[in-house]
Amino acid sequence: MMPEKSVERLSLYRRLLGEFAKEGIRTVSSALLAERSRGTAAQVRRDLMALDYRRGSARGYSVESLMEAMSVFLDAPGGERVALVGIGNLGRALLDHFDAAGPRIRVVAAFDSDPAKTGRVIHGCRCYGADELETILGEHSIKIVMIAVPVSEAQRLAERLAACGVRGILNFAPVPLRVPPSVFVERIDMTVALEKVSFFSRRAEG
Amino acid sequence: MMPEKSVERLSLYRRLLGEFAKEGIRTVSSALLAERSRGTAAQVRRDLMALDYRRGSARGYSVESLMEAMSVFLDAPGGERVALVGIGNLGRALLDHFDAAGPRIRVVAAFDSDPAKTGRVIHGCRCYGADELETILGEHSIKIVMIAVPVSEAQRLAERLAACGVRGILNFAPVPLRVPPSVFVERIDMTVALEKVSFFSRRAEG
DNA sequence: GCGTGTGAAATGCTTCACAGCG
DNA sequence: CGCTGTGAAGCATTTCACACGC
Repeated sequence: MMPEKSVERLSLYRRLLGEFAKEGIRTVSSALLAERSRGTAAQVRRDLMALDYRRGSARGYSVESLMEAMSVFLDAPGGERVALVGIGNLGRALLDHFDAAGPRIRVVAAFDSDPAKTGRVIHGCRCYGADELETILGEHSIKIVMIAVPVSEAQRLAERLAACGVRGILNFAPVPLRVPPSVFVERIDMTVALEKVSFFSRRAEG
Repeated sequence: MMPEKSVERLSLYRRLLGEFAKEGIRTVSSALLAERSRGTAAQVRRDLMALDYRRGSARGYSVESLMEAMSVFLDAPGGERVALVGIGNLGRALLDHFDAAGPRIRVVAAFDSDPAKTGRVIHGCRCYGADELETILGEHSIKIVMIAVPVSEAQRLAERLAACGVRGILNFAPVPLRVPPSVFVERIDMTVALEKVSFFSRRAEG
């Protein structure tokens, strides 16, 4: 009922609105948001319909009140606490990335099966052994987990996560996961993405 | 004319076929590929129509000849050489990831404006200063670039890349880029992805 | 008979175009 | 008057369903 693409764009619009706010801009039109998001004005307005916002005027939208409406719509009440499994190069990059990304979504625990990587604090995030997964997720009521482990471990891990009540997975392992319908999975596959760029760059006009 | 989603899935199917080949499986049905890719059999067959493959039988498809057809379709003749700009945490994770990803797509040069990061070889990839960008891209005829720089530098960088003949960009900076139509851009936005998971995990059934 | 290949239907998403409001 | 909000049209993608060939 709520298009995934609209949610992605709303998340992007909100970030762009934050930049507008910093520049001192207090009002935006759908055309301006479209230009910055590389979309069309009609699409921006469609996406805002999904919010049920409907407070635009002949001057456009109030940056402040639109951000507020988006946050009510997108954010978990009280903020989202997430975990990471797999503290390799990619895992550390994710900790770094989300450490800087603001307080709405915080990575509060990381896990790895290598004991050399546990017990430390990386980018403000505590690292635990893989055997502590169920305990710590339960203690923190963590419902969202990022997976950055090798392909060979990803499916088994997804099943463990589903079994202990996780509701959402952001999967960086390049393999589709089999999970119960109670779990929402988003996969980010860098190899597929790069092969796609390679393919279409040979066919682009110009 | 060629759906982006089909190209993404074909890239995935090829990797899955590689796993089948390692397991000694010589023939696959659309149903089996669908199960491993978490799609439907009809969709697999549609995607294969785009290949113009049409060599399936009542036993399914030959793993070997299907992989071959996909490689002819997806790969740049002679292999693709790509560059990376931005050698931070994420950039290093990308070098690591693609170092292991096989010889079809190789990252042959990396760039950073921080002199402390240049002159070295990381995961088999030479690191250069940002001022050498045009020279090195030209010498290697590099047409594909991954961007892993801060938001504030991404747009300017994209313009430099477009100006020196780059045809495809994989953009990890969380901002949409303005480029000429001769350049194909794919953006991977981890913050958007995680907010999406957070949103839909609160709405999933079960 | 089993699984493919593919028209045709269904679904989902984007764009158009314009009435209406401040 | 400019810009929003939204039916309706247009386009893209997915699914259905079944004839056909090995």
